[in-house]
Amino acid sequence: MRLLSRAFYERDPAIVAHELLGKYLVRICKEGRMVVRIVETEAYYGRGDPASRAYKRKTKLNWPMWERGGLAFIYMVHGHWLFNTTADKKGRPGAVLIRSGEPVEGIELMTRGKRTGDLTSLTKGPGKLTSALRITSNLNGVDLTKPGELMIMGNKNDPPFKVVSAYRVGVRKDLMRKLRFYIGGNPFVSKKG
DNA sequence: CATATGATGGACT
DNA sequence: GTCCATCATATGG
Repeated sequence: MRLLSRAFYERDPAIVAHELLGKYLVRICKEGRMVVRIVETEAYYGRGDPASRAYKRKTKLNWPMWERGGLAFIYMVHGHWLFNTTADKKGRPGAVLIRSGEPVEGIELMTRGKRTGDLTSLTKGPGKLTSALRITSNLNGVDLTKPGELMIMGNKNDPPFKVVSAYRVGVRKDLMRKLRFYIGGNPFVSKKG
């Protein structure tokens, strides 16, 4: 597996969201190493996208959206941390929300401290994913293209899959565009539609 | 300081 | 489908 390039992230957020499917999110912390396969994503823009965290002004938390592509952008909503990668070039706000993953490695560590032993309820949904992977705002802004605590990697010969697009989940004001992408038939996708 | 907000999740009808 | 606990942040007094 190899890290994704800066150029991979510095494209239109919808393209990045689409192509992040099937890639691997790698989390290294004190207790060990965890890997999930990304199965569900959503694209967000800046001005012009009322659902985006970059719709209004830049703050001390949402600043990564204006930065280079390939940085972590982590925001709290309803008591849950949500993990995004930034997309598009510096100065053009964009992000891709990682909504769900399929556990690949470090499952025991993800389960530790959780009530349920049910595998699908571990990483199915953006809040549950960050909880399992111990992702909080102290990782906001880290570079995902370099070796570190948080990385996204890909293989040359990953098996093909069917991509489904849909409207984004949970947003009050969505755009008239299907900006959510997921791997068809994957049991770890949070919602159908 | 007070309060509104939300890219959620879980319990319930 | 509905209801609501959650909590860091933004914003206004």
